[in-house]
Amino acid sequence: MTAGLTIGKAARAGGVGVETIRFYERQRLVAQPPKPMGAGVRLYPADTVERIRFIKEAQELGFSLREIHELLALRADPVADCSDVRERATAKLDDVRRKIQRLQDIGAALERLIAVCPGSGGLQACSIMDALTPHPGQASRRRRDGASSQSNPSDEGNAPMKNATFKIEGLRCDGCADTVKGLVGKEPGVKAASVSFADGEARVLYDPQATDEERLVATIQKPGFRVIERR
Amino acid sequence: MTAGLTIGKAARAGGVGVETIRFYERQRLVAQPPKPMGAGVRLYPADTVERIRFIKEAQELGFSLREIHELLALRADPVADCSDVRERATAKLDDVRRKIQRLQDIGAALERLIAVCPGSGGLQACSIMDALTPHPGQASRRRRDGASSQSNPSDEGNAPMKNATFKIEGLRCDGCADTVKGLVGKEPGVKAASVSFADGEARVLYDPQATDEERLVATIQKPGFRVIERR
DNA sequence: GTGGGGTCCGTACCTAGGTACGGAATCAAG
DNA sequence: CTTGATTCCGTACCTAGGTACGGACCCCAC
Repeated sequence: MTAGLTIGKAARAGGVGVETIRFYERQRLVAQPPKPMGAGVRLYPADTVERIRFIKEAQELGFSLREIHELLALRADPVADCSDVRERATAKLDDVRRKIQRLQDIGAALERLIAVCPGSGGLQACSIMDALTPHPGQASRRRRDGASSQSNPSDEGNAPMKNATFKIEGLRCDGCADTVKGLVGKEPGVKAASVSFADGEARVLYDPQATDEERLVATIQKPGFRVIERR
Repeated sequence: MTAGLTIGKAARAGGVGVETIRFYERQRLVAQPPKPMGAGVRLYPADTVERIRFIKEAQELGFSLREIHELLALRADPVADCSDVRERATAKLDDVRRKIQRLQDIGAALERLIAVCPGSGGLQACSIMDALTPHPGQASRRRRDGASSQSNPSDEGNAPMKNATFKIEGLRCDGCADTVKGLVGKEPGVKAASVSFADGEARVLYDPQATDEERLVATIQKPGFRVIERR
């Protein structure tokens, strides 16, 4: 019958550091055992090690220490019901799903920006920087346009987007490039577009279910520019 | 020609609080403008408001202030290349994808636990608590078994799992319940199982592509227990 | 009995991204 | 000229989850 472990051994048994146990004691996640009479060091019962492992296990599932505190209280409660635990797990699952959604929105926004970025050349041609830089006259629509909750519902799921690059003749200035960008960007099915005067090309990210290259080329050529190469 | 805005107006224009601007100044994300000669308050140029908006925009995409600092430096760098920006965006996208993966693993683990939880009754019957509580004899395999990187590859994607509950006759003790749990849990296609002696039932989460109810019932009945109800 | 390592305890520090407080000065309106 | 709102500036505080330091003890082996 072992009386217990010293803090160092308990820490190793629980897979944490000594300081972490002391921290958990301060947080009242584990009890600080009394020193056995006459002894100078505290002895931790197996129960403490078990609690530490419980904590680490719950952390893996995304629970915060505060939530774990509740779970531990529940565990010690003789009238606690399984539904209490289930409820907390469900709430945490919702929480996790919300975080995933948010990250997926961010990821989709980044993907779109990367897809249309020329990938070389000066920053004035960079569509990523362009998207980040506020432009006069479109102030304060940032929140709607940004990363979160992409407005276009066809963007949900992960519709397989296609990326096309067109070499264009006839661009005379950055203004022309902007014109083309605006036109193409307004086409149905187009998720993002960038047009570089310097490179003389347009990069378009679009949904092949909703439009096609022909239509995009037609849109570009309508005002009189010429598409001389497609990639 | 406006000389600039006071800090309060600049804050409103940028969609942040006054204290946030001061904080950004301390972080050297925006410059602190000099006080015009003889004046007691500083006047912020439109440029500062633009930087603040840039910061907020980039934050929406998941960039940290440290990373934003780099992006801003890049923006001011005359020889900076679009590929520098693209590289950072790609790295951030990888980062976001890793976080999504981790959360999806956690979510899948929570789903599995919730699916097999009886949802009522004492905690000794609760499979969630059970999963969190370390059991003697299985020490230190926590990291493999926990939430992260679920071993079974058929768990990837999101195969539509089915959940079934069986009322069982013939369970004489918790040991019987454990036996059934072990048997069912080892069946191919079974993602999780819990058996409660108290409730006289088993809950199983399984992949309907890999197995079916008949097979599960057969497994339970093989040692002599009787399935008297299915849900 | 004397090392050397472990423990005890309080306290400070860390990251990230801000928020809050408080006294003094300044500014704008009436 | 007064009043109320801002601004200025330094400093402290907040969440979350620990990590680190330092001096004093204590325990075990040789």
